[in-house]
Amino acid sequence: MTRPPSDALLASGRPDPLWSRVAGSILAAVEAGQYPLGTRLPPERELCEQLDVSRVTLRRALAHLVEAGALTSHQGRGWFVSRPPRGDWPSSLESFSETAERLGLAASSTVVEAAREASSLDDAEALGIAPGTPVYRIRRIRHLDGVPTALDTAVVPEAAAPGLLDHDFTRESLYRAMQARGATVHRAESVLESRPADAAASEALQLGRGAPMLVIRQLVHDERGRAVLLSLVEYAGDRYRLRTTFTKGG
Amino acid sequence: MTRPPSDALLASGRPDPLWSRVAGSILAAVEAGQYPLGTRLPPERELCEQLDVSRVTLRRALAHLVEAGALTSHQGRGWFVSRPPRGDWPSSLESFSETAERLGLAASSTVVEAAREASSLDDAEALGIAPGTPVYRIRRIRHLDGVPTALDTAVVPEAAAPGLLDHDFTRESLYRAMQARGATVHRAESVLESRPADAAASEALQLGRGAPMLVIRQLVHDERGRAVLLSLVEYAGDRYRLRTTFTKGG
DNA sequence: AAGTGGTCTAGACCACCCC
DNA sequence: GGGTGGTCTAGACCACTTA
Repeated sequence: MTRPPSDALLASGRPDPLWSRVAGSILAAVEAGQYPLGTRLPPERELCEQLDVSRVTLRRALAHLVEAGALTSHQGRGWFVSRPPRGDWPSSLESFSETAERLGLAASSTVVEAAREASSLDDAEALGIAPGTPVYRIRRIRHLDGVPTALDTAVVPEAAAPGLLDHDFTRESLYRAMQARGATVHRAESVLESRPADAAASEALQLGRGAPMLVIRQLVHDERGRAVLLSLVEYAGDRYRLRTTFTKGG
Repeated sequence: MTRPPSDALLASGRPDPLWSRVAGSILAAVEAGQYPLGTRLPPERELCEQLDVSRVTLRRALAHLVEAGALTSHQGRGWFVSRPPRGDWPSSLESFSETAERLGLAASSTVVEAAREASSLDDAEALGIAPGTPVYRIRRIRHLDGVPTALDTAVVPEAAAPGLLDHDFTRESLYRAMQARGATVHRAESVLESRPADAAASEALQLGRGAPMLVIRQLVHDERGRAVLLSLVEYAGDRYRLRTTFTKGG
């Protein structure tokens, strides 16, 4: 062994795994222009020497960067930089607050409901918990510069983020609050559809009945695969667009 | 080495990597009820012996099952069955033909337009080419079991996939045709919105005027970051849902 | 203290690509 | 043939959990 991993951990003072720091180094080099778009990276075995890690660790870092859309591999040819330097597009779905920031608008929320209750049969089945298990239900109207734009309903198992209701969702992001309570957000199975506004939505958002709405339903999991959030967001069709980037076959 | 991997590959006749087959074995055992929901799996080192693989390979299989939502790990405690995965979730946006296959419906297309023309100012700007550069414009009505479901407009620079119009888009997938002509599909910047049907869409899809439509606009790049396709798909809101998985922050 | 997952290493062999 | 990524192994040490 050329270098005990514990040395690096102590030296850097960071708790991140080695492969994660390696991924960061490579990404930094790409973004610094050392490897321009479309060019080939040095061979894996060479990168191992440069970065002083084993090939397994290096490949774990590279796999992470593929996931992030920054690199592509071609068997027998090499690793290539695939991401254009434009940082304008989110790699996952752009959140409401991120969108507001990008557009230079003020995001705010009106909390319509914030309660702890027994989970319904439907919610329990979706979340993979026993019916009746305590959940938090949070319903908000979301505004852009004061204009009501979306109706947002969230259901979170109490066990996933105990004490969640202590947060003030008028200003604070739900994701950030969940993160603070120990529920990390990782993967979201999502269904998108378009349908006419129903009575509740048209009243909350001051829309005509039957106006087109963009509806996104998500089951969000943490890094361990546990379902931590069931989310339904109904956007006024003429007031919002969702932006995202799909990779491979999108 | 206790067992050369090539033996297993030859014996099984399958090209799948070992870790993938290991993941399949474990999933099969879970689904067969050998490890009910919430129970603990045998320790990793024990599973290694049972399945006759190294720990690295086993952990790759387990990581895959976490990603699929079937398992959860707790450091120091063990691996637990978290939820039998219901249905397949696409890692990127599910394509029209994939959706049809999942639902057991027949996908077909009517080609409304397939032409080579000079690019418009708008299209040229989006694709990053000079206005007037030759492009292919392909417009299709897409059906599920004969029901018109979406209006699909695609613009492809001729240079990205020369000879593209020789394909028959009544049956063949656009992506596959582009792949065959040398345009690999990699990343798609996407905007989703909901809006009322306009005259063209309501006629093509036999919808009432103003009926909600789900609209997705995509700028698709290849692995080198070159724009290869500008796509606009308008779905009848009451006939289609988009499914996908977002990672991190969705 | 023992058991368990989390990370990392060094080395090997294979399949594919290009000269 | 030589270089490159793709896969797999055996063994080691660490951190966390449980008792």
